[in-house]
Amino acid sequence: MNPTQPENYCIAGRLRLLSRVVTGLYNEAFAAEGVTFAQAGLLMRIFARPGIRQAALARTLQIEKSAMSRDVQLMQRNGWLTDNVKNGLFLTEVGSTTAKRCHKIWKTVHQNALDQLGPEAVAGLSLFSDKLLQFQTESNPNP
Amino acid sequence: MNPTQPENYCIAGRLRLLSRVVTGLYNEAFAAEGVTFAQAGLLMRIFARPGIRQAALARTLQIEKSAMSRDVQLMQRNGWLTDNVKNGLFLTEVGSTTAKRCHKIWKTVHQNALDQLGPEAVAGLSLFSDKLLQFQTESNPNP
DNA sequence: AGTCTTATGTTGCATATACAACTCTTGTCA
DNA sequence: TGACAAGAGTTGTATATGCAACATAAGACT
Repeated sequence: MNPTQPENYCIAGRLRLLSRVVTGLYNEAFAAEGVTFAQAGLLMRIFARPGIRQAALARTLQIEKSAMSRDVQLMQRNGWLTDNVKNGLFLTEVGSTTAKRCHKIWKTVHQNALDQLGPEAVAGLSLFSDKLLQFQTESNPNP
Repeated sequence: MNPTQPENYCIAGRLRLLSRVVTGLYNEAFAAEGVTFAQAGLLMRIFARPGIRQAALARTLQIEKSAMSRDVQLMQRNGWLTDNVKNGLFLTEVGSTTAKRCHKIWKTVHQNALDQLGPEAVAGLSLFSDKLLQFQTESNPNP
């Protein structure tokens, strides 16, 4: 793996930059559906687990519950889902259709990304990701 | 490096999650100075290159110029810098002091991060980062 | 059932971003 | 030097987030 010498860039800065760049790329891909990547991601997750609650999504994605609340409200205003504390989130017809289309787009974009980046780069991200999230789990065993 | 099998997580989603998590950790560290990580980063960069212009920062950080404009305005309101198209950005006394303190904090946090994550994880991020940014440069040779 | 605790969701307020449209410099070239 | 092209910065509008404070709903235990 040829460890580069004492890494001198800022980890947070770099991650934020990468996140901006990649978000931009994915947003472009989803623009045709009139959704952002963040929204597409939620649509696909709710599609995969109808009835999931905001809190569960927030935990999985490590997004603040208030942020999730607002994302959901926006998607509800757009007519993509119904929300209900008791039963959880369900996609409407429109939301469901959009989710399916998003998944197609995602598959293409994802495959593209894998091809362009190559397995090593992707494995590199996995390594970093696993380590960071593992560390985080350790610090917070039963939150 | 033991390449994990066909990575099945979403690259954009993962990067965004990591970015949220790490931003949170760094924000905590800088909270004592009353700045966010994003602001601390700008302070440190302007400290290192007095007179740099918004546009240059925006290019380096790959942030939209309008976003940069607003970040700068906020920091100006906070009394940390002066802005001027002709001469660029300069820290005030207060800004300069804060920048120095932020740098101390950053060094500590960064070292901590390196220790906790370990060289492999960090190298993994570098690998990913280099590949992504390189690809991006190729697509856009002389923007 | 009634109460107490905990989890869930919302709202107010603030930052960090993006895109588009606009203004204002700056520089260049005839 | 005057007109025009390019670059820099702003503003309007919108999304994505976070923290704190609050409201509310769910569950558990008596």
